[in-house]
Amino acid sequence: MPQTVPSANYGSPYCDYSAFTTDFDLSLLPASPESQVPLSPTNLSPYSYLYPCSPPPMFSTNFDEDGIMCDSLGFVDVKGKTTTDIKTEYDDDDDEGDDEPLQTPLKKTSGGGVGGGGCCFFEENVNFNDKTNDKQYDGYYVKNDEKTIGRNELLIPTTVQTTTGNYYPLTIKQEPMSYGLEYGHHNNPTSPYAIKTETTIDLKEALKETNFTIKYESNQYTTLRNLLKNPCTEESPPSPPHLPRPSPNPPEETTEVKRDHQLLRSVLRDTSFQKKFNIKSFDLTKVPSFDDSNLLHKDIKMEEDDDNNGSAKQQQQQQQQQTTETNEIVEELTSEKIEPVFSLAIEQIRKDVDNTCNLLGISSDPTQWTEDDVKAWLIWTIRQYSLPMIDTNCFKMDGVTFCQLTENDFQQRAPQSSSTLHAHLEIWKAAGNCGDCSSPPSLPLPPPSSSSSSTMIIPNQDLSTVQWSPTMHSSGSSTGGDLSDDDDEDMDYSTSSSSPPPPPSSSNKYLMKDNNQTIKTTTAKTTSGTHIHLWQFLKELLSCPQSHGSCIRWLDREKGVFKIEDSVRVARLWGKRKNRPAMNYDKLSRSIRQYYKKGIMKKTERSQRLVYQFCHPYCL
DNA sequence: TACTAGGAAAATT
DNA sequence: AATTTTCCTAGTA
Repeated sequence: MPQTVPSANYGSPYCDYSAFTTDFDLSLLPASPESQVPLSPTNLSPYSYLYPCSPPPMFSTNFDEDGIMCDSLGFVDVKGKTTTDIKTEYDDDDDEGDDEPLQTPLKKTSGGGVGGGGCCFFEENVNFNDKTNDKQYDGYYVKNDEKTIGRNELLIPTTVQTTTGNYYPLTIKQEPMSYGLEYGHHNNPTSPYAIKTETTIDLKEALKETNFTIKYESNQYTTLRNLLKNPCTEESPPSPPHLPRPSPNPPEETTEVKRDHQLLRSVLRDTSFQKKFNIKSFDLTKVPSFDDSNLLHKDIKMEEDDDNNGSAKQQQQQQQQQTTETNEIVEELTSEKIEPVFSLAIEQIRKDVDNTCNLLGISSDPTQWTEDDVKAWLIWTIRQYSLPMIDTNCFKMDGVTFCQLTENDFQQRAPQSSSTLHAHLEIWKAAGNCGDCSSPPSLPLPPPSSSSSSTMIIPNQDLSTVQWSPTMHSSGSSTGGDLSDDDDEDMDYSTSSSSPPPPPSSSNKYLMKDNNQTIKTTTAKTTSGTHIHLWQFLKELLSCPQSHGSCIRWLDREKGVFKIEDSVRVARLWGKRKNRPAMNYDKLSRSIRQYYKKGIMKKTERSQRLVYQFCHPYCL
C-alpha cells in the first residue's frame, strides 16, 4: 500500500531570484583574499551550491567524492595518519575515468578487516582540476574552460544543494566477507548520458570575471557570526543590519565592490531554488538594477560628496527619493526575501564546521577543545587557507583560553595569520554554539518575530527530507561528550564516508532548532546513520551530482527519472551506509523492486536498464 | 554477462 | 510490523 505523504505546495509562479544578486553582498560570506572560502573540508565551500558539478579548485587540498581530504602534501589528521596514507591503504577506486574495472570488495578488504576499515569503500578521487572534457549534467552543459565560464555557460543546479559529507558509525556488522553476485561495471561510455569526468569551475576566476572582489577583513565575520548566533532566521527575519544596504560609514572595500554577481544571478535564476524552499514569489521588478541605476550606492555617494559637492538641490532630492525607495525595497528584501540566501550560507557554514569537527575529531564548541584540539584546528586552518606556518606552542592552551584570545593576542602569537585565524575562530565560536565565548555579537538581532510573514517557513517539505534526521549530517564530534570509544574506527569511517548532506529543506529545519536542540541532535546522530530508506538514500546521492553524478544521476528530475550509471558503486555506497559490506546491486535492486508494490518507485514506461523512476510524490 | 522480475524467508530496526 | 537483506529461479538483451 502506497505510503501517504504530504504533498508539496509551492508558490508559483517562481520568481527570478537572480535579481537578488544586485543587492546581495557576498562580502557577508567569509572569504580570503585568495577567494578561498573557509570552513569547508568536505564540501569545500559555502558557495559550493554555486558549483554543482564540482567544487572550485582553489583549495590546495583535494577531496574525493566522499569528502575525504586527499592532500598531496599528506595532510596529517589528528590520528597521526596522513590522509594520503589512508587513501593509499584503502584506495579501491581511484580511477580517473569510468573505464577502470572495479575490483571486488573482497579484494579491497584484504588485510583491512571489517573493523579496520576494510569495508569502507573509498570512492574515486575527484580531480577538481580536470580540464579534459566538457561536462553534461542534468541537461545542462558546461564548457570545461575556466576562462569562459559565464552566465550562459555556468552549470545551473536543478536543486540547491550541498556537498557536505556525512559520517556514520563504524559498528559494522560482522558478516562473512563473502560477496554474492557482484555485478560488474556498467558504465557505458557510449551512452548519451555518460559522464566523462568531473569539471572544474574556478571560483577565483569566476569571481574575477564578475568583477567581484572580496577584501578579507575579520570584522566582516561579525555580521555572519550574528547570523550564526541566531539560527532562527526562517521564522524571524533578521534586521536590516545584514542588508547589503550601505552603512553610514561604509568600509572602503564595500563601496568599491562591484555587485554584478553573475554567478549568483545564474544560480538564483534557477527556479528550483524557489521550489525547494517553497519560497513565495515576489515582484522583483521593483528591485533596482545596479547596471541601470546603482541606486544602492547613491546614498553612499551622497554622503561622501556632501562636503565637496555642490550639486543641484533638485538632483539631490531626486537622489534622496531614489534612495528612500531603494531602502524600502531593500528593507523588504532583507526582512523576508533575502533570507533564503542567508540561510543557505549559514546552513552551509554550520555544516562545514560540523564536518570539519568530525574530520578533526574535535568538538564543534571551541571552548571544549583541549590543547591538542586547538593545535589540530590551527594546523587544519593553516593548511586549509595556506597561511604562513606558526608556532603552535604559542597557542598551547585549552579551548576556553583559546576562545578568549583577542585579535591582538593572535597578532602577538601569529603576526602573519592573526587576522585570518581570529576571524575563523570567531566563526567557529558562533557556529559551534559556544555558550561562554567572550565575543558578543556586534549587531544584535531583534527578538524573533511572531509574524508568519516570513517566506522561509516551510510548511511542506520535500518528502525525502521529512523523515530525515537533521542530525545525520551533523557532527558526531564530542560536543555532547559522545565520542566513540573506538576513535580509530570513527576516524576511519568518517574519512571514508561518502554521504552527501540531506537536502536543504531538512537543513532548514536543522537551523530552526535552538542551540541546545542542535547539540542534542548532534549527539544523537551516530545512531541514526543507518536509519534511512533506500529511496531516500538514492535521492541523497542524486542530490549531490558533484560527488555522485558519475554513479547515479537524474535523467528527468521533474519526473523523478534517474539512472544508475555505476551499479556497483551505488550498491557499495548503500552497503556502506547500511553497514552491509556484502551489499551488491542484485540485492539493492531487489529492494528497489519492493518499492514497485509500494508505489515509491517504478520502472519507466519504456523500461531501460538501470533506469528507475520515483513515483509521485516521491519524486518531489 | 549484466540486468530484470519476483517469491520466500531471514534479519534488522 | 515494516523494511531490508539474502537467496533463489527464471527470463531478457
